[in-house]
Amino acid sequence: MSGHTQTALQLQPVQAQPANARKPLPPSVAGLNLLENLGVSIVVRRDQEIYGQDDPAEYYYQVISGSVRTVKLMADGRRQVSEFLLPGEVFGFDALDRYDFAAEALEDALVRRYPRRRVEALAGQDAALSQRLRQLMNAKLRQAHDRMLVLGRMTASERIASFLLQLADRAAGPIELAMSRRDIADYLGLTIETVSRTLTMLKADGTIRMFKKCRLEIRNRAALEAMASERRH
Amino acid sequence: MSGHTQTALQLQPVQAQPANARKPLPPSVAGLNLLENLGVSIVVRRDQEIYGQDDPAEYYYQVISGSVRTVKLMADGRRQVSEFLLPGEVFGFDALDRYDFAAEALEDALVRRYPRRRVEALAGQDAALSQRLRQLMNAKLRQAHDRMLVLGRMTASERIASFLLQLADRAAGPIELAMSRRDIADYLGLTIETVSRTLTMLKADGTIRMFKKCRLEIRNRAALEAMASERRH
DNA sequence: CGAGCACTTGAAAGATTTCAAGTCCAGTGG
DNA sequence: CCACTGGACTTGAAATCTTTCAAGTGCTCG
Repeated sequence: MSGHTQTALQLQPVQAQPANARKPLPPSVAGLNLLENLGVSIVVRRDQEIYGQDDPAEYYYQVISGSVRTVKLMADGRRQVSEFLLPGEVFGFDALDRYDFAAEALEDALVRRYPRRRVEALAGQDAALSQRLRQLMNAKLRQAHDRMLVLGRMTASERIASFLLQLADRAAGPIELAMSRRDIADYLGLTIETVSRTLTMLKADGTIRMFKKCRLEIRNRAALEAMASERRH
Repeated sequence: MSGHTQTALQLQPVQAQPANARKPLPPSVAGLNLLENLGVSIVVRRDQEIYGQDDPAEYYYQVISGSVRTVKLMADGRRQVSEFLLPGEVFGFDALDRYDFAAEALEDALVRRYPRRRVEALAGQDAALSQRLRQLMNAKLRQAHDRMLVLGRMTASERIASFLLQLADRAAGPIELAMSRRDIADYLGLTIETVSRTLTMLKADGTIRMFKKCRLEIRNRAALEAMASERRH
């Protein structure tokens, strides 16, 4: 519980992101720069809650460094993870009034938050911003739809494979599995045992390789891609 | 393949919906009236495609009468139904550029469509409309999130139960199951056999009752509600 | 009245989950 | 510096829920 990636508030446009060598940043991010002066950066520590499920939705967020998960809990403890968010990605848009999901830091992280009300007020005057917001939301909706297919119609192997590919596409370089097996399981609608077994299988046949505890490398992308869309087993 | 519910184009605001005794109409609808003059009504027949998966997204839609499903197909034929849309509800918002899902009429239906470009242009000038659009999208996003929990973490019985309750809440009066077992199965991430068996079970213990072929009545709402959130069987 | 399709039902096969031990580390304390 | 403790992860075996495969059944449309 010490030493965050960065401590100072970071007010520069997110475009400049020298820390880790990420891709050019997802297109989804751009527009938020219009209101960079509204943003305030916040440091959160591993497993710390950024906002709670059903909290009034007062801010939009963007990850600057570290990573975040959004989760929903059922009364009996079953859990669903909605998203894993990497640097540059935005969250907190799933809110009409109150947040649908809670947001928690996967690891020590720096996030930037923008007051909802003011952003929306601004959007009322700025057509470009307004459209940008709609696009961001659209992107979220599309992702949610893709998840439906995964959760509703894919086998365990397919889910794991597409999950790894998705991570690989978002994070340049080796994948950092900052999330626990439980997080992955709750993201994919599986149990931790099934996740573990499938990962073990992939390690055994040389499709992936893991170092340390959470650094993962894809050694045979083709195999993963085949596995991601393979009917039954 | 004959006799639509209504043949003439219907240009009145959707508020007036005398045909079947529906609820006051979901709140999600309201805002679209701002651009009633942009809308054009279209008649579609049972199983007819309104737009295809990956078609360029040129219109936003609203159901006037009848009902609609949105579906996505995987290469190997697996299918996921995203939504069942009842009168008053809107669709075609899941589009950045091209539609994520195809939309097909569940039964002969009348839908109203609004040119995307023009609506968005209008939204650029009209803050209220812009916000309304964002709210509609938000509502869709929230629904998608709820589906995630259903698809990722619920048992077959829970899925069926919550599906029936959801339908009951949207359609006042007895539920009309305009969709086939296959549609329901693909909506809930189950097989038609499982859907059929579960429904049979519910009929057997008197929780629901079915007439004709698609009219369904909930006779024991409490039982359904219990079943909708019951861990394991 | 017959054909075809949707739905139901039964039995067997499977894929995941559940239950139960292990194993592996990281952080702690001796 | 090294053994120890707790939590996360892995692995194995049995239990289960769903699916798959296979017939029925019943309706609707010609």
